[in-house]
Amino acid sequence: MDQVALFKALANKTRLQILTWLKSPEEHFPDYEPACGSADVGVCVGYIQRKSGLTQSTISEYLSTLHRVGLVSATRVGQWTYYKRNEETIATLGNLIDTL
Amino acid sequence: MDQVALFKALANKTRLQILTWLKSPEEHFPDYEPACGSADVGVCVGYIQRKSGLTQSTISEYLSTLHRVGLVSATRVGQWTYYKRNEETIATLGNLIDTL
DNA sequence: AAGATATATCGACTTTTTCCGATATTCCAA
DNA sequence: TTGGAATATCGGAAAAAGTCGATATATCTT
Repeated sequence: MDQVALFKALANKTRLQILTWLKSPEEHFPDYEPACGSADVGVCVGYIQRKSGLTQSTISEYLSTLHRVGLVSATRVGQWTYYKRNEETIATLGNLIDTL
Repeated sequence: MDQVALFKALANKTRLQILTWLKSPEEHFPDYEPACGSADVGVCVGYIQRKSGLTQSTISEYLSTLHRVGLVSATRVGQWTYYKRNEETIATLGNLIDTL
Protein backbone atom coordinates (compact mmCIF):
# COMPACT_ATOMS: atom_id res chain seq x y z
CA MET A 1 0.00 0.00 0.00
CA ASP A 2 1.70 3.12 -1.26
CA GLN A 3 0.79 5.98 1.05
CA VAL A 4 1.90 8.73 -1.28
CA ALA A 5 -0.08 7.28 -4.18
CA LEU A 6 -3.13 7.00 -1.94
CA PHE A 7 -2.94 10.60 -0.85
CA LYS A 8 -2.31 11.70 -4.43
CA ALA A 9 -5.44 9.90 -5.51
CA LEU A 10 -7.39 11.72 -2.83
CA ALA A 11 -5.82 15.08 -3.62
CA ASN A 12 -8.37 15.97 -6.26
CA LYS A 13 -11.80 17.50 -5.84
CA THR A 14 -13.55 15.34 -8.39
CA ARG A 15 -12.05 12.08 -7.21
CA LEU A 16 -13.02 12.90 -3.64
CA GLN A 17 -16.54 13.66 -4.82
CA ILE A 18 -16.78 10.38 -6.67
CA LEU A 19 -15.83 8.58 -3.50
CA THR A 20 -18.58 10.27 -1.53
CA TRP A 21 -21.11 9.83 -4.32
CA LEU A 22 -20.42 6.13 -4.29
CA LYS A 23 -21.18 6.09 -0.60
CA SER A 24 -24.88 6.35 -1.30
CA PRO A 25 -25.57 5.81 -4.99
CA GLU A 26 -29.37 5.81 -4.57
CA GLU A 27 -29.10 9.33 -3.28
CA HIS A 28 -26.66 10.67 -5.83
CA PHE A 29 -27.66 8.97 -9.06
CA PRO A 30 -31.32 9.49 -9.96
CA ASP A 31 -31.82 6.44 -12.11
CA TYR A 32 -29.47 4.22 -10.16
CA GLU A 33 -30.48 0.67 -9.39
CA PRO A 34 -28.37 -2.25 -8.23
CA ALA A 35 -27.54 -4.33 -11.27
CA CYS A 36 -27.46 -8.10 -11.50
CA GLY A 37 -30.55 -8.66 -9.38
CA SER A 38 -29.85 -7.80 -5.78
CA ALA A 39 -26.07 -7.76 -5.88
CA ASP A 40 -24.86 -4.19 -5.58
CA VAL A 41 -22.00 -4.07 -8.03
CA GLY A 42 -21.70 -0.30 -8.01
CA VAL A 43 -22.25 2.54 -10.43
CA CYS A 44 -21.30 2.54 -14.09
CA VAL A 45 -18.92 5.06 -15.60
CA GLY A 46 -21.54 6.93 -17.58
CA TYR A 47 -23.59 7.92 -14.53
CA ILE A 48 -20.53 9.23 -12.78
CA GLN A 49 -19.34 11.03 -15.87
CA ARG A 50 -22.62 12.85 -16.41
CA LYS A 51 -22.85 13.90 -12.78
CA SER A 52 -19.28 15.17 -12.77
CA GLY A 53 -19.59 17.36 -15.85
CA LEU A 54 -16.14 16.30 -17.03
CA THR A 55 -15.50 14.28 -20.15
CA GLN A 56 -15.79 10.54 -20.48
CA SER A 57 -12.07 10.06 -20.91
CA THR A 58 -11.23 12.09 -17.83
CA ILE A 59 -13.63 10.21 -15.61
CA SER A 60 -12.52 6.87 -16.96
CA GLU A 61 -8.98 7.89 -16.10
CA TYR A 62 -9.95 9.09 -12.62
CA LEU A 63 -11.77 5.85 -11.89
CA SER A 64 -8.77 3.87 -12.98
CA THR A 65 -6.63 5.98 -10.65
CA LEU A 66 -8.93 5.23 -7.75
CA HIS A 67 -8.94 1.59 -8.74
CA ARG A 68 -5.15 1.40 -9.04
CA VAL A 69 -4.69 2.44 -5.41
CA GLY A 70 -7.49 0.16 -4.30
CA LEU A 71 -10.01 2.77 -3.21
CA VAL A 72 -12.68 1.32 -5.49
CA SER A 73 -13.35 -2.03 -7.06
CA ALA A 74 -14.36 -2.53 -10.67
CA THR A 75 -16.74 -5.13 -12.08
CA ARG A 76 -17.28 -5.53 -15.76
CA VAL A 77 -20.78 -6.66 -16.68
CA GLY A 78 -21.46 -6.68 -20.38
CA GLN A 79 -20.50 -3.34 -21.80
CA TRP A 80 -20.62 -1.61 -18.46
CA THR A 81 -17.98 -1.30 -15.81
CA TYR A 82 -19.42 -0.83 -12.36
CA TYR A 83 -17.34 0.88 -9.74
CA LYS A 84 -17.97 0.78 -6.02
CA ARG A 85 -16.12 1.82 -2.92
CA ASN A 86 -13.64 -0.58 -1.44
CA GLU A 87 -14.46 -0.06 2.21
CA GLU A 88 -11.57 -2.22 3.27
CA THR A 89 -8.93 0.05 1.80
CA ILE A 90 -10.73 3.11 3.09
CA ALA A 91 -10.73 1.67 6.59
CA THR A 92 -7.05 0.82 6.28
CA LEU A 93 -6.47 4.39 5.27
CA GLY A 94 -8.08 5.52 8.49
CA ASN A 95 -5.66 3.39 10.48
CA LEU A 96 -2.81 4.69 8.37
CA ILE A 97 -3.62 8.22 9.42
CA ASP A 98 -3.47 7.17 13.04
CA THR A 99 0.04 5.82 12.53
CA LEU A 100 1.06 8.93 10.65
CA MET B 1 -10.37 22.84 6.56
CA ASP B 2 -9.72 22.23 2.89
CA GLN B 3 -9.68 18.48 2.32
CA VAL B 4 -8.02 18.63 -1.07
CA ALA B 5 -5.26 20.91 0.20
CA LEU B 6 -4.71 18.58 3.13
CA PHE B 7 -4.36 15.52 0.93
CA LYS B 8 -2.12 17.45 -1.44
CA ALA B 9 0.15 18.34 1.44
CA LEU B 10 0.34 14.68 2.38
CA ALA B 11 0.90 13.52 -1.20
CA ASN B 12 4.65 13.87 -1.06
CA LYS B 13 7.21 11.45 0.27
CA THR B 14 9.37 14.02 2.01
CA ARG B 15 6.50 15.86 3.64
CA LEU B 16 5.11 12.60 4.95
CA GLN B 17 8.52 11.72 6.33
CA ILE B 18 8.83 15.05 8.08
CA LEU B 19 5.52 14.41 9.77
CA THR B 20 6.67 11.05 11.07
CA TRP B 21 10.09 12.39 12.06
CA LEU B 22 8.39 15.04 14.15
CA LYS B 23 6.48 12.32 15.93
CA SER B 24 9.57 11.39 17.93
CA PRO B 25 12.27 14.01 17.46
CA GLU B 26 14.60 12.48 20.07
CA GLU B 27 14.72 9.37 17.95
CA HIS B 28 15.15 11.02 14.58
CA PHE B 29 17.39 14.00 15.29
CA PRO B 30 20.66 13.05 17.02
CA ASP B 31 21.40 16.36 18.68
CA TYR B 32 17.81 17.27 19.32
CA GLU B 33 16.82 18.74 22.66
CA PRO B 34 13.66 20.54 23.68
CA ALA B 35 14.37 24.24 23.53
CA CYS B 36 13.21 26.91 25.96
CA GLY B 37 13.79 24.84 29.09
CA SER B 38 11.21 22.12 29.28
CA ALA B 39 8.76 23.42 26.71
CA ASP B 40 8.93 21.26 23.60
CA VAL B 41 8.61 23.78 20.82
CA GLY B 42 9.61 21.37 18.08
CA VAL B 43 12.49 20.95 15.67
CA CYS B 44 14.22 23.73 13.79
CA VAL B 45 14.38 23.88 10.00
CA GLY B 46 18.09 23.13 9.76
CA TYR B 47 17.83 19.75 11.46
CA ILE B 48 15.02 18.69 9.20
CA GLN B 49 16.81 20.00 6.16
CA ARG B 50 20.01 18.07 6.87
CA LYS B 51 18.14 14.87 7.55
CA SER B 52 16.09 15.18 4.37
CA GLY B 53 19.02 15.71 2.04
CA LEU B 54 17.07 18.34 0.11
CA THR B 55 18.00 22.00 -0.04
CA GLN B 56 17.19 24.61 2.56
CA SER B 57 14.77 26.44 0.33
CA THR B 58 12.85 23.30 -0.52
CA ILE B 59 12.45 22.25 3.08
CA SER B 60 11.47 25.72 4.18
CA GLU B 61 8.83 25.64 1.49
CA TYR B 62 7.62 22.19 2.50
CA LEU B 63 7.33 23.20 6.12
CA SER B 64 5.35 26.23 5.17
CA THR B 65 3.06 24.00 3.11
CA LEU B 66 2.48 21.75 6.12
CA HIS B 67 1.94 24.82 8.25
CA ARG B 68 -0.51 26.40 5.84
CA VAL B 69 -2.85 23.41 6.06
CA GLY B 70 -2.41 23.22 9.81
CA LEU B 71 -0.55 19.94 10.05
CA VAL B 72 2.30 21.56 11.98
CA SER B 73 2.69 24.62 14.16
CA ALA B 74 5.58 27.05 13.91
CA THR B 75 7.28 28.93 16.73
CA ARG B 76 9.93 31.52 16.07
CA VAL B 77 12.57 31.74 18.78
CA GLY B 78 15.41 34.05 17.92
CA GLN B 79 16.74 33.11 14.55
CA TRP B 80 15.22 29.67 14.64
CA THR B 81 11.79 28.53 13.65
CA TYR B 82 10.68 25.41 15.45
CA TYR B 83 8.12 23.20 13.85
CA LYS B 84 6.10 20.55 15.61
CA ARG B 85 3.14 18.37 14.76
CA ASN B 86 -0.31 19.76 15.28
CA GLU B 87 -1.95 16.67 16.70
CA GLU B 88 -5.33 18.32 16.69
CA THR B 89 -5.43 18.70 12.93
CA ILE B 90 -4.05 15.23 12.46
CA ALA B 91 -6.78 13.79 14.64
CA THR B 92 -9.39 15.77 12.72
CA LEU B 93 -7.97 14.32 9.56
CA GLY B 94 -8.56 10.85 10.95
CA ASN B 95 -12.21 11.69 11.50
CA LEU B 96 -12.38 13.20 8.06
CA ILE B 97 -11.34 9.92 6.56
CA ASP B 98 -14.13 8.19 8.42
CA THR B 99 -16.66 10.54 6.87
CA LEU B 100 -15.13 10.14 3.45
C1' DA C 1 -21.63 -9.30 -40.00
C1' DA C 2 -22.73 -4.33 -39.01
C1' DG C 3 -24.04 -0.68 -36.39
C1' DA C 4 -24.72 1.17 -31.89
C1' DT C 5 -23.29 1.82 -27.12
C1' DA C 6 -20.05 1.84 -23.07
C1' DT C 7 -15.56 2.15 -21.72
C1' DA C 8 -10.53 2.51 -22.33
C1' DT C 9 -6.48 4.39 -24.27
C1' DC C 10 -3.67 7.79 -26.90
C1' DG C 11 -1.65 12.21 -28.08
C1' DA C 12 -1.58 16.94 -27.12
C1' DC C 13 -1.78 20.99 -24.51
C1' DT C 14 -2.12 23.61 -20.14
C1' DT C 15 -1.55 24.02 -15.33
C1' DT C 16 0.57 22.55 -11.14
C1' DT C 17 4.20 20.57 -8.47
C1' DT C 18 8.95 19.61 -7.51
C1' DC C 19 13.15 21.17 -6.47
C1' DC C 20 16.97 24.10 -7.19
C1' DG C 21 20.21 28.35 -6.79
C1' DA C 22 20.30 33.08 -5.71
C1' DT C 23 18.82 36.64 -2.97
C1' DA C 24 16.33 38.85 0.84
C1' DT C 25 15.12 39.12 5.68
C1' DT C 26 15.64 38.57 10.54
C1' DC C 27 18.09 38.22 14.51
C1' DC C 28 22.24 37.56 17.30
C1' DA C 29 26.87 38.71 18.78
C1' DA C 30 31.06 41.17 18.75
C1' DT D 1 26.63 48.62 13.55
C1' DT D 2 28.50 45.21 10.99
C1' DG D 3 29.12 40.34 10.02
C1' DG D 4 27.42 35.87 10.34
C1' DA D 5 23.87 32.34 10.94
C1' DA D 6 19.00 30.66 10.25
C1' DT D 7 15.12 31.04 7.66
C1' DA D 8 12.10 32.86 3.97
C1' DT D 9 11.08 34.23 -0.59
C1' DC D 10 11.80 34.64 -5.63
C1' DG D 11 12.52 33.03 -10.37
C1' DG D 12 13.12 29.20 -13.16
C1' DA D 13 13.73 24.42 -15.35
C1' DA D 14 11.99 19.90 -15.43
C1' DA D 15 8.58 16.54 -14.30
C1' DA D 16 3.90 15.31 -13.24
C1' DA D 17 -1.10 15.95 -13.24
C1' DG D 18 -5.42 17.74 -15.32
C1' DT D 19 -8.19 17.69 -19.07
C1' DC D 20 -9.61 17.36 -23.61
C1' DG D 21 -10.84 15.33 -28.41
C1' DA D 22 -10.04 11.51 -31.27
C1' DT D 23 -9.64 6.83 -31.69
C1' DA D 24 -9.56 1.96 -30.24
C1' DT D 25 -11.73 -1.99 -28.01
C1' DA D 26 -15.38 -4.72 -26.25
C1' DT D 27 -20.01 -6.02 -26.21
C1' DC D 28 -24.78 -6.07 -27.42
C1' DT D 29 -28.49 -6.12 -30.85
C1' DT D 30 -30.34 -7.11 -35.09
